[in-house]
Amino acid sequence: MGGMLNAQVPSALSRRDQIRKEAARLFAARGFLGVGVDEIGKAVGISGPGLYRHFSGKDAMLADLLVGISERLLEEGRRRAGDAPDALGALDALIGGHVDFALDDRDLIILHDRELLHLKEEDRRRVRRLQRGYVELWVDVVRQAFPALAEDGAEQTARAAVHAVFGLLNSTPHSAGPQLAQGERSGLSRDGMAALLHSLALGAFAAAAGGAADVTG
Amino acid sequence: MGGMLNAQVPSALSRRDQIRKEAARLFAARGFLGVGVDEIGKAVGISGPGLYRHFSGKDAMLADLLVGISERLLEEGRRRAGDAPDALGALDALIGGHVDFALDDRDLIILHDRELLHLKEEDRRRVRRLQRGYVELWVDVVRQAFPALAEDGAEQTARAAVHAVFGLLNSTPHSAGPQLAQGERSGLSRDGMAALLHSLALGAFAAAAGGAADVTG
DNA sequence: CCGCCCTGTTAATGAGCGTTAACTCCTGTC
DNA sequence: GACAGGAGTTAACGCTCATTAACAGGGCGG
Repeated sequence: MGGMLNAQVPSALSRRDQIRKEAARLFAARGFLGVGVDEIGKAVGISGPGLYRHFSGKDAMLADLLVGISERLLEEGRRRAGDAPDALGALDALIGGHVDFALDDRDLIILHDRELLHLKEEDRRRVRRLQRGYVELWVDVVRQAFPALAEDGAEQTARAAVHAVFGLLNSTPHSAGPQLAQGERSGLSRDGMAALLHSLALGAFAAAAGGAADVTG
Repeated sequence: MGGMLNAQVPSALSRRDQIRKEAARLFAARGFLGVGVDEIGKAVGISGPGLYRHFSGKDAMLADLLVGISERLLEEGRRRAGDAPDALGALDALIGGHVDFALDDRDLIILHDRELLHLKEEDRRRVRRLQRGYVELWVDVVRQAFPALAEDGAEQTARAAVHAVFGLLNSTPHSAGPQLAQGERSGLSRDGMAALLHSLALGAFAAAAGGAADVTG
C-alpha cells in the first residue's frame, strides 16, 4: 500500500494529518496517558507500531500538536491584529480569531493547556515561549484599547485579565460534552455562542479597565 | 507506628487528610495517570501499598477529591446565596466564594474539570450531578440579578455565560506556574487578584445582559 | 527488469504500575 | 497479660503499553 505520492488532493488528508486529527481527538477525550498507540493506529486504519513510520514516538505526536496550535494562534493573532485599523479593532480581531479557534478546534484547545506537562522539557519550553508571545500580543493590544490599563502599574492587571479572558474563551470545550452534532451546542448556535463569547470578553476587559486598574497589590 | 488515636489536634491533619492533600497536589502537577501510588505514599511518609489502609484504591482517592470539592462548592454556594439580601448580593457572594476557592484551592480546581474522565461511571455521574446543581444555582441567581437574562429564550445564554465565567474564574491555576510563594502571583497580591476576578466576572455578566440576551440562534 | 525505499505487518522486549498476599508491630481494652 | 485490630512493611503477580526487531510487498527511478 505504499508509494502513492501522497497527493494533496483536497478533502483527502495525508496520513500524517490523519494521525494528527485522530490523535488530537483521542488525547482530548481520554488524556495523553490514557490513550495507547494501538488505539491511535486503529483510528487511522493502520495498526500500532505503524505510526512510527510517521512520528518518532507518542511524545512527538503530542509535541507536534501543541507546537502547531501555538504557532497558529500566534501567527494568526499577529496577522489579524496587524490588519486592524485601530486598537479596538485589533482587540476585536484577536477575540474573533480566538473564538473561532475555540469553537472549531475544540480538541486542540483542550490539549493546549491540559497536556503541556507531558512534553519533554525542550518542547515544553518552545510551546511556552510561543504562548508567552501570544499573551504579550494580547496585553499590548488590550492596553492600547483601554487607556486605564496602560498606566504604570496596570501591566500586571492587564496580563492577569488576558489570562482570565483566555480561560473564558476556552471554556466552551468544558461546557459541552465530549462531542455534539454540529448544529447544536447547549442550545446556542455556533454563531450565537461566538457572539456571546465576544461580548463576554469585551465586557470583562471593560470592567478591568473601569474598576480595577489600580489593584496592583 | 499505629493506633495513636488519630487525635484531631488542630494543625495536625489526619492521615487520610494528609493523603488527600498530597494526592491533590501530585495529581494537579502531573495528572492522575502520571502519578504512581508509591509516589503518593512517599509524599505522606508511608510507602506504596500502605495507602490501601485508608483508601480502597487510587481511583477512590480521585473520587473522594472530586466529590468533596463538588459538594463543598454547591453547599457553600447555596449557603452564601441564601444569606444574601437581594439577587445582586447573592451574585456577589457566589463570585466571592468561587474566587476564594479558585485562589486557595488551586489543586482541586484543576482536578475538578481535568480529571473527571478518569472516574468510574458511577462517581462521574455523581460529580456531574453536583456540578449541574451548582451551575443551575448560578443561572438562577444571574437571571434574577440581570432581568435581560430572565427573558424567555435567554436561559441558554445565561447558562453559557455562567460556564464561561467559570472558565474565567478558574483561570488562575493556568496563569501561574506549578507553585509560587504565597505573597506573589504574577505580580498581583491574592486580594488584588480576587478583586480583579470579581470585576471581570461582573463585567462579563453585564455584557451578556446588555448585548446578547437574544442571541439564541 | 532490478533494486531501493516507503509503508506496512506481527512478534518480542522491557519497564512501570495497581493491587494483593503475607507478615510484623504497636496500642488500647477486657 | 493476652489479644484483637489498626497501620505499616516488603515481595510477588499480572497486566498494560511504548518501543524495537525482523520481515514483506509494491511502486518508481535507473
